[in-house]
Parts: sequence; structure tokens; C-alpha cells
Amino acid sequence: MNIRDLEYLVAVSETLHFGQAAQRCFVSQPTLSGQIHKLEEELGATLFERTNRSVHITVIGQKIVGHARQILEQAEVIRSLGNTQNDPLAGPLRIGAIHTLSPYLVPLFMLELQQQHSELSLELTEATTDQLIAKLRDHQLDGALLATSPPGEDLEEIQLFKEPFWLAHPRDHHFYNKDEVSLADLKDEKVLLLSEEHCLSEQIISACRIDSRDSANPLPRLNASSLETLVQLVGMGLGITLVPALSVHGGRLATDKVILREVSIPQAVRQVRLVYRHTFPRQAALSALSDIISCVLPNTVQQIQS
Amino acid sequence: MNIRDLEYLVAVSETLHFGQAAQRCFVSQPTLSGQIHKLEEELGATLFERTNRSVHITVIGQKIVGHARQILEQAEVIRSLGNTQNDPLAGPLRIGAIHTLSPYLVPLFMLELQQQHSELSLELTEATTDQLIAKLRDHQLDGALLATSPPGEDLEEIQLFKEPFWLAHPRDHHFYNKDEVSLADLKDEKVLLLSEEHCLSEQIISACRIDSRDSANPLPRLNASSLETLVQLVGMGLGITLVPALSVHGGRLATDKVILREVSIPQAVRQVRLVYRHTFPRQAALSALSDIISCVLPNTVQQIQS
DNA sequence: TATTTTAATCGGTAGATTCTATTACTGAAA
DNA sequence: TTTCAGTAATAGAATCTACCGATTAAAATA
Repeated sequence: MNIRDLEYLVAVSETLHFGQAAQRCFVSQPTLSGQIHKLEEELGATLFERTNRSVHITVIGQKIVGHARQILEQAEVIRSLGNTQNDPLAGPLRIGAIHTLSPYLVPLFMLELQQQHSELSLELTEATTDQLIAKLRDHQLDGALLATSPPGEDLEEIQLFKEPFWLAHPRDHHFYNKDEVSLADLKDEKVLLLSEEHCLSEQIISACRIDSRDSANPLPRLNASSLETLVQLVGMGLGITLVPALSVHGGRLATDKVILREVSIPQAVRQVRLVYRHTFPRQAALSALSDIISCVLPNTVQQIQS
Repeated sequence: MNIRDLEYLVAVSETLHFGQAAQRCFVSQPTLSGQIHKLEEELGATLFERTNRSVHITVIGQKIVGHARQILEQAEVIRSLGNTQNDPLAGPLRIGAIHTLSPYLVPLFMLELQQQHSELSLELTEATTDQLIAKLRDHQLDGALLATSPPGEDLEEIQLFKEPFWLAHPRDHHFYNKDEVSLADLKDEKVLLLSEEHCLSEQIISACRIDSRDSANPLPRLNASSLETLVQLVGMGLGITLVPALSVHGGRLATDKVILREVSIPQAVRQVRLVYRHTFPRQAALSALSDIISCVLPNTVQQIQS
């Protein structure tokens, strides 16, 4: 039994004429005749009672036609699902982002994404890099906004932008009087960091080291899981810290007691990218997402030229 | 798109393993792999996201699987309709019978038929021979109980039995004193007949004629459409008549004023048969019907030896 | 009787399906 | 590190299927 055969069956049942049915199905009359015969033999039932001059459908044939119609209908649905909804820009897209990026980057592109691709429904997850990569591999996520290079050959990435770190120090700190702060100036400062599951911490550590043997003086880790908390601590005079540029842009970190400013440290920067499985079939959706992100970025970050 | 391909699709979606799915479908793994590929190409959509080690279904794949399941379900229904309900002894069977036969024959076999073939539901029609033949040819009927030979090559018949005509005369008629009534005795009698659309009339006419040139004395036609009425008229002394044996058997014609008796006229008999289109596919049902009729016949009619 | 109409049949071909054998790759074990 | 087992993809060959054109058979029509 074939879907095509069922089309023949339905066509004959409607025309009661093999020649016309064949025309409707764009095959020759002998083909259709033969296929109906084959179908009857396979089912072990006579579907049409026919002479050389007339065709009538049998009771059982009529019943089968009913089910055949349902099959043809479903097949049509499948084909249209394949042809139209095959649009990679339609349907749910599950994206994750690290904690130090999500609250500052997502609001920038969310509105624009909805407007440009209303069929695409973003499902957001916020977690650490390790968790996001695990979810990616487990197909719980389709893409992840990370600041570290994806491990393994199964993951690929789209480079999005370079995000410099900005300096956060108390208003009454002696940096207040310096026009520029360089790497050397940080040498004797107490730099506060997020807890260690945050990749931001490692990135700041490597950015602040002049050379790799400079690990004698470990920076103090905090259990603060958000930059907001960290900056509050800076405001209380517990030390200084570095925060990603986008977090400053939103204005959410601003307090009276803390100065947020650029620094003259070239390596104080992180690379933000969109990571995905190389087998993910809807990469067009990810491209669209990265395009929109590029468009909405403020100039406090460095665009990747494309 | 093929029903078989959809089976493959559903199997892979459930096992998430090409090898196991292939086993379940009784094909080799490369076959299944290739067909899934073909299906994906035809639909223009990736159904499974797979590496050498793992298989995951895509969002659109999941949707399509839902419709595919419905198709497989319907296909299964069609197959079972073909295999089980293909039983010719199941389903509606549309049978017609002439007026002078239906009320006396049908009650004899109806109960037995229901008991032996409970799946067979008889739909009865009562009409004249011409009407029944027209309905047969128009596929409004599957079989007809007639007393005349079917015209044309498209119709075939199963001989059922020979039904003698019985004599009906008034109780105070001079036949009452005769032990036997023969053809010659009818010569001067007034024989009442049903209206001309009833084949019984012609049969009685030809039975009562000694030779074909005896048409000078036409028998009186009545508009009575039932034997009951006719016999009432006999009871009123308007004449005599001949009625088929089965109509006597039921006792429905019996009145005080009328004698119903056999006659010694060999040709006063009609052949009853079941007529059907030679293309009708459920002839087994008709055979079953004729078998049952044979079993329930009273000995007032002459069985066809089978 | 000749013509037209219609479904069935026949022989041949292109394409689809399936198989076996093999490859390429991965993760685990030695 | 090498080896082994497991998995999906690929290649090539054999077989099966769907299809067509030409023809046939039978019936209706002129």
C-alpha cells in the first residue's frame, strides 16, 4: 500500500472513471488500472465493481476511501510542514547566556529580534559556561552566548564582539585623581572577583597579570553571584574590580559611591560568541540572531568586522 | 514520501538509534539510513540531528512524527478492513424480492440467517420484477429474488426452488366435490389475476393455456396488488385463482370461505431464483443466503437438488 | 456493420528499494 | 598510545516497482 495508490483510489472513487481519474493523477490509464488491481490484491478485497463500461465502488471500498482520505490529508500536512515551516527562522529557539552577559545583552536585542522575526520565539536560559555547554550537548539548548572558546569539535561558534572590561573603584579611591589607569596601577590593588564558577573571574585574573608567574598574590574571591552585588561591595570600599562594558552601558550598576571608567589595558577584554552544535540544522536562525546583536551593540564594545 | 518511510521515521524517533530502528523494521541499517535521508531531502527539512554516536529528533521532526503516526494508524485500519471485514459474509446485503414472494419467503429464512451470519445485515426491498432488475443494474441492490429468468449477460442467477401454484376457489364452488382438478377443468372458469405488472399473472396465464392460441378469452385483470386481496375476492365468489404454494404455507391466506388446494397441472409452477450482477464481489454472501433458503423450505415446494 | 468508448493486458524501461561490504568516526579499554 | 567495539554514512550491485505506449476485448452507438 502506497500513498500514491491511495490517491488513485480516491480519484477513481470520485470520478468513477479510470481514464478521468488517471488524468487527474497525471498518469496513464493502464498505470492507474494496474495499481488499483495491485491494491485490491494486497487488501484481498474488491474495491470497485466494474465492467467495460461502468465503475461502481463497493461497500468496503467506500469505507477504505474514507481512511485513505485521512491519510492523504495528513500527508499533505507533512509536506506543508516540510515546505513552509521548514523555515529555520520559525519555531522555538533555545538560547543560553552566562550570568555576566545575559541581563545586559539580552535586553538590547530582544525587542528587535521579535520585530524582525516574529515567528522565532526565543527561550532563554541563564547559567554558567559549563552548564550551558552541557545543555548544548544534551540538546536542551540550541545556542549559547559565551565568553570562552568552545571545547571539542562538536561545537562551533560565531564571533560576536570584543567586550572590554571597565574599572570600578570607590569614589574616594586615589584612582579618582588619575586620568588614566594602566595595568601597572592595579599591581597593589585589592581586586574583588565573583565566585570561581564564573568565567569572568579567570578572564580578569589573566588580564591583570603582567606575567604568568604573578600568582603569588591570589585575588580575593567572593560568593557574590552577580555584578550588582560585587559593585556594591566596591562602593563599600572593600576593593576595586573590573566589569564587562555592557554591564556598565545599561546603567544598572551606577551608584553614587562607585566610579565606572575605561582602563588602558589592551588585554582587559573578553571575546563574546554564540556557540552551537555543528550539527544543529537551523543555523540560519543563529545567523539572524548574531546579525541583530551586531546591529544593536553600543560603541563601548568592539564589533567584529563582517 | 512513502508509508514505509514513515514507519522508518517513527521507528527512529522512538529508538533514537538507526540500527535498532532498522531491526524493528526488518531492514538493514543502510537502507533505513538512506530512506531517512531521502525523506529529509524530499521534505527539505532535517528530521534528526545526528553524529556518529547520537541521534536527536528536531522540533519539526517531532511534529512530523505526530502526523506520521496518524497515517500509520489509518493504514493499519485499512489493512484490517481488507483482511477481516473483507469477509463477504459481513456488512450490509441489499436484497429485493417480488411482491408475491417477499411476504411468504422472507419470514422463513430471516431468523435463521441472522443466527448463522450475525455479521450480515439484510436490507430488504419489495418491488416488481422490472423495478428490481433496474435497481440491480443501478447497484441499488446486490441480489433479487425473482420468478423470471434474468435478461442480459450482466446478470446471473442461483436456482432456488420450483414453487407450484395452488388453486383457490370458493367453498361453495363445484370444485369442492372433485378430488382432483386438472388443467381441463379450468377451461370454463373465471380466473382472477393480479394487475399486469406482476409477473405472477403472466405465469398463470401461460400455465393455464393448453396451447398458445387460446388467447381469445382474456382472463380478468384486477388492480389488486396483493394475494390477500385476490383471495378475498375469490371468497366473495367472483371467480377462482391460482396462488403460489408458499403463500398458502404461511396460513395468511386462509379464510372460511375459500378452499386452498393442490392442482394436477404439471406446468402450474414457477421457478424462483436469486439474481445478481455477475461482477458482484460478495457472491459468497449470496451462496450463504441461498443455502439457508434451501434448508428452511417447506415440502410444498420442490427443492433444486444440489 | 463500423465507430467510439472504456477497462484490461503486455512488454519494456527508468527509477526506487534493498542488500552486502565497507568506510569514517568516536569513545572506551588495554 | 594503540586497539577494539559501536555507530551512522557511503558505494555498488541486484532486484523490484511504477510507469508508459501499444494493443486487446467488450460493449454501446451510429
